[in-house]
Amino acid sequence: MSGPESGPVSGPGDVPAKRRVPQQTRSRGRVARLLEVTGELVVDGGVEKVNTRAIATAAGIPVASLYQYFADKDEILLALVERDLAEMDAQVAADLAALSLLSVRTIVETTMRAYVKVYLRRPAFVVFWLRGRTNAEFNDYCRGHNRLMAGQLFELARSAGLVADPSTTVHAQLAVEVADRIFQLAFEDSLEGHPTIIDEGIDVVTSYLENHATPAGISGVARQW
Amino acid sequence: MSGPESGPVSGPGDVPAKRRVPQQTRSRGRVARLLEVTGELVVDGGVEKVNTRAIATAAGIPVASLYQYFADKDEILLALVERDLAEMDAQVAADLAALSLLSVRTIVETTMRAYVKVYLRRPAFVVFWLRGRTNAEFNDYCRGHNRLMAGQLFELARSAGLVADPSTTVHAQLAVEVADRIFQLAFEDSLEGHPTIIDEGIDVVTSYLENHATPAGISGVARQW
Amino acid sequence: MSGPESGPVSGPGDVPAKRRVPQQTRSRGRVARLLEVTGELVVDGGVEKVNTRAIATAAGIPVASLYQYFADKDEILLALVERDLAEMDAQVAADLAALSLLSVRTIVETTMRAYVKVYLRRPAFVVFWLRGRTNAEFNDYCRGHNRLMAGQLFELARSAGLVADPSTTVHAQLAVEVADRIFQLAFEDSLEGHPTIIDEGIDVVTSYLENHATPAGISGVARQW
Amino acid sequence: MSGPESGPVSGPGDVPAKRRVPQQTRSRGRVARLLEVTGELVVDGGVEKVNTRAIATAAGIPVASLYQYFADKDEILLALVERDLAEMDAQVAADLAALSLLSVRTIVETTMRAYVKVYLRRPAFVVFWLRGRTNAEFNDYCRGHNRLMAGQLFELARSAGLVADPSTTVHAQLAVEVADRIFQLAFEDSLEGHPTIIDEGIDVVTSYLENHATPAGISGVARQW
DNA sequence: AATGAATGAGGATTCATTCAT
DNA sequence: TATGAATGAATCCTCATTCAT
Repeated sequence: MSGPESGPVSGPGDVPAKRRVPQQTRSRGRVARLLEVTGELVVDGGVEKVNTRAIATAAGIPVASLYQYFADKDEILLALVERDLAEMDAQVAADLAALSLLSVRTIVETTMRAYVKVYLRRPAFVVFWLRGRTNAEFNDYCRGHNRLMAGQLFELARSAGLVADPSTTVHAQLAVEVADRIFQLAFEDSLEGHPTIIDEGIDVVTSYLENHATPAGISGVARQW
Repeated sequence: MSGPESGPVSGPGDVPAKRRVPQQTRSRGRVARLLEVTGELVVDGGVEKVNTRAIATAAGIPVASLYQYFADKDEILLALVERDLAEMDAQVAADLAALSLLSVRTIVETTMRAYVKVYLRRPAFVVFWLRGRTNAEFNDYCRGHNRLMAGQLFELARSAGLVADPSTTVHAQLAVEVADRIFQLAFEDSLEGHPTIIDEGIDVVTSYLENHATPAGISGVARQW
Repeated sequence: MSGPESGPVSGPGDVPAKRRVPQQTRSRGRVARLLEVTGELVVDGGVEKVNTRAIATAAGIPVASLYQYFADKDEILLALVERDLAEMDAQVAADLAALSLLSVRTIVETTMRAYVKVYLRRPAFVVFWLRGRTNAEFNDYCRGHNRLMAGQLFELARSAGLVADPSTTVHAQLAVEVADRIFQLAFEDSLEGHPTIIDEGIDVVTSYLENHATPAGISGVARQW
Repeated sequence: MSGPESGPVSGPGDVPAKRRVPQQTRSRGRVARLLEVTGELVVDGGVEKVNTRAIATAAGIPVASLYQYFADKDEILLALVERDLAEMDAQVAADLAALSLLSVRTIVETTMRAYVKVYLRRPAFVVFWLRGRTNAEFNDYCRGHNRLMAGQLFELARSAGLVADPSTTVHAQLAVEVADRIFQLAFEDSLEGHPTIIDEGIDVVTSYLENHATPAGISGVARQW
């Protein structure tokens, strides 16, 4: 262990720093395929069922080759979520951009329905995002994204004059988290989402946020293009 | 097989039902200690860190001895939750019983503050209940309890004349789940709970439920003793 | 380990001599019941399923109490076999005693049919004796009994003048073992025994032994009472 | 899930079929060595003594590496038996092929002596095949092979005109099982086989089968090449 | 004599990751 | 770049037996 032959062995007690795989190195096709099959595995058996062998087998590549594209297993799952979150963001942005009347209700409803669209399109995301938040690191990542989304929506509403004065992003964040939870509830039994719960959920969030809205926030203002 | 003395021998070849460990057999002290250390492990490293060796080591007993008291690992975790849930139920019941003015707001606030009390007293429960719902079976158990609680609260409110006519337990269930989620949010960073989030959460739930309340539900009625 | 407090600890490396439980000490009722339920377990799940917990549970007594009556698990199984073997011996003796015409064929057939009677009466014995000869010690015990039986039958035939001169007990032993195997075959699928195989088996054994018989052994001699 | 590239991914959630280890993947040397040491363990301590740790230790590899080559423990034992059974079949086929005079006796004797050759060459097979048929699945496998062998031998004899008319494979099967049992007897004490018992055994089987033979079956017919 | 409680010693299997090629 | 092979470290659980009472 301490002889001259021990070479560049990292000393014991080191923090096992994650070996980074350079992003541009990744063969895009294989990475996409890996995310695809990982998503299927998640849908079929829950996050717990996902293991390296299952992924590799389903993708038709050797297990060892996973490590060409990802530093470790967690990174695969993370990449999957990142992919779907990006799609989510795009959907929300697009739907909000198409909105002509801005109000608390329209923003809430449009955003939540955009989420539902993506949930329906990406069942793996439902399982992963709504049901399987087991990993602490991953949970943090999700929360961080929620916070970001809350900030953006708050800014949109504020700049449109919908937000009553003493309100802060805290209210927005709370609203986002509540919405998140409602989705968990609506999708926990089936991957198709329980429409009633979603409708009620929109009500819950809206009625809460309207407590902190200006009159314009309730009646709405025409979008400035 | 051939005599009357063969009695109620459960037939072998049955479905491999969980071997039951008789409750009265359990040495109370050790079981309590096991739940205690399991709780600490959960607090320290999340539900995933809990394994039989860790529990046994922390409790200072051999792994094999765990199986004196519990049929398997899951049963340990379940017992821990059951213990804390019972405490939770008791707290809620006691605090509601002490309520002289029944209204949507007082019921919501009293219940949610009762929850907070127990969360503060039982940090493992926070981690387990609010963060670590990874196991499907366990998740179901939690949901079932939420449903029960929703039903009881709804019945309390309904019999006091607080609930507007077309309302159903669905609204109550939604409210409970939203409250649950708000607690997740309030406790995700620290085990002491973020007071602002809790206060806001009470508002969220109350303002939602008041949409479905009678005038008496809003103004309140004196408790009938 | 080596201090004065180590007391009469048996030194390491000792052969673990079996602690003997005095025979007359055994409470007959409980022992009988234990053998009964052990037999049932064997029938239901094969020899491999039999373990101390299963036996104790089925008998409705604590596991530790088994050791009041038996030195160890093997002794229980052995006692079960001893019980059934005794019954077997009695049946064979009785049926042979009732035989008026002694010949190779009548002796073989009578004996084998006596075995079949007991196999049908004692399904546990079938499972244990014919199927589950896994334990070496137990296997030896069985072989020993077969040898004994062979010797007795040979003596019966010899003293009746049925046996040609150079024949020895070796032929008898071989015959017994072949018969034993035929029973294994006949009972391997069902506990009721395949009649055709049994009939054929009697033929196999008879035709073999008649090769070593006197003319009287083939035609038969009247029994001397 | 949604693209044509998802291919023949075996659906998760299936019956937990045995994970198959690809045959061509196996490093021949190590697999052979594993079977070798497993054989030695079987000879030394019986089938029951064989466990994964013992095998791995004896082979000088980690226990986990066993699972590179075999799906589970049973597969190791099965592979061992398959190897030896193949050798057995080859020996029987070769010796029968060299036979110029076909008769009940020559076929029986040639076959049984071929078995003896392999038993002497493969002591583990003796222990496993003749003594340790404890596992039900494995027992079935052995019986299946016996049945096959019986069928082949019967067909050989029938096509050579040795078999009297109403005879069926049942007689052949019985003969094979009896022979099997005689080998158990002959090898139970030593791994070298008791010659007298083997000789007698050939007599037993032959004399039984000659009861069902044509005259040609007894006198023999020249082999048609 | 009886037994509740305790446990040492195993037992099979899984899995993420590494590494030589 | 790609990967077949290898494995250390875990994981949950079972069971015969002992022993203090």
